[in-house]
Amino acid sequence: MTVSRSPEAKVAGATRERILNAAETLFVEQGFDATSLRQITASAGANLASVNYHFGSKEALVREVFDRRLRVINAERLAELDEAESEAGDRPLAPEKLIEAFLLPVLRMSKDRTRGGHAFIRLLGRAYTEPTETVRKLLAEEYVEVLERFKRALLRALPELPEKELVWRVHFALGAMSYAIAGADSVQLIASYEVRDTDNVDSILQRIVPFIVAGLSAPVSASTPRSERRAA
Amino acid sequence: MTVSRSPEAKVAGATRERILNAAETLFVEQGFDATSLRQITASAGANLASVNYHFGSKEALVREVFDRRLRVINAERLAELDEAESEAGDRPLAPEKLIEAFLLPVLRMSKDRTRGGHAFIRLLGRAYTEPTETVRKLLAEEYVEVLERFKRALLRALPELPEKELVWRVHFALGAMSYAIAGADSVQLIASYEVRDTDNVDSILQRIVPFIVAGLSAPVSASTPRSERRAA
DNA sequence: GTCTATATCATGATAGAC
DNA sequence: GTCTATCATGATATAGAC
Repeated sequence: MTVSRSPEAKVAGATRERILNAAETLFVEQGFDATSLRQITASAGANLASVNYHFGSKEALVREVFDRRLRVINAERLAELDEAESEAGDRPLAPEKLIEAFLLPVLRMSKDRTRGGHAFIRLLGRAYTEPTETVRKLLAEEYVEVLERFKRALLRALPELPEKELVWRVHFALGAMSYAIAGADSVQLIASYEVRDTDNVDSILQRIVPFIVAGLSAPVSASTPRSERRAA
Repeated sequence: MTVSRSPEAKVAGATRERILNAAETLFVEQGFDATSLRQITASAGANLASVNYHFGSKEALVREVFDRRLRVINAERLAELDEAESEAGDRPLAPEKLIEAFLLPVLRMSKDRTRGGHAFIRLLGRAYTEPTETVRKLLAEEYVEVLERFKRALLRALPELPEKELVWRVHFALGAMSYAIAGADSVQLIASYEVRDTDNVDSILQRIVPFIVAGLSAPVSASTPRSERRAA
């Protein structure tokens, strides 16, 4: 791919990226269906036809909006996990370390306004509950490796937890995380006063890690149905 | 309003309900934007114009789809809370009791297929992260009273927790709950084997309550930034 | 690669007969 | 209250000049 990089190719790449950036922002604000190709291209300073030229269809554009960021995030997640595991040697990792390894890349992207991606983070939380099959499938494919690795690490970190129980708790944890990140706005729903430290992603990490670790480490016995519960 | 209930009025009521039921189901499967009035009326066996006759607009229909169920759920939530509080007398409630009071009405509706509403529950989880302002606003209005009451009860149940911290944790908990209920499907994302006890809502309740209680009760000190952390 | 112009289609909403 | 017919709009996608 080092051959014949014409000046036009550079411009083309730039257009492609401007479209992706514009789409990302508009998708966050309005959702996928409510965002038209006209809006996207207008906002990107590109031509209406350019989306179909560069991506083939609106659906393919959506896929690429997710792919572009998730590739980075998930690679960094695995890297964080590798590092933490090699640090720990043979011992199982502390659950805190695991949660941090999973969340740090997201929060890093959320902070770094120069590389972009700040907006994307809010999309990510919504993607799980999307009705559109396209998005859910894409996400499943992109996450399968990462979640397997983290699941295995969690099983080692919490050896007393049955796997089935763990799977559910990871699911709950993903929900908590996605609300934490995507819906920071809606905290106002329950806050009677101003909360506005939304932008301070560090504070979110500090708050959610203990919440999730405690949830994952909760005693299993408590989940026994009330009727079957025995005195301790 | 007891005057002149003609036979037509009964039919009209039935049509109205059929439209609401059809819309509810289709919204779950496809989302609001992707669902057309034509689909809804066809599925309801009603005329295309009937939506605008009965509701005035598509947006108003969306509002009513939510209102109809949330009125019931939130009234039951308050009733559950009242009952638990009067049982406890002067003592603060156990956090478990609070979480159960909040979740039971939802799970009850999810189970009861005769009264309908099974589909709605999946909508509910998605509503928080909806980009559309209409839905988010509606939800905020409908929830403000319930969340205030539960917040006050939680402050009593967890007196050592600063209010600001509590607000965030409730937010996380809402995320965990909405994933638990709305996205039971996506558990398969991380499960290598079959999980399919989705329909058994009791088992979800048994699993999520300890998770949330543990998260809410987590020590606050742990959320101090690493740099500021002091030895215990 | 980019642009204009356009084909094709589906949408929400409404007017007006019954 | 229900129906048919239709309007106006905006959507995605493409053809073809530059």
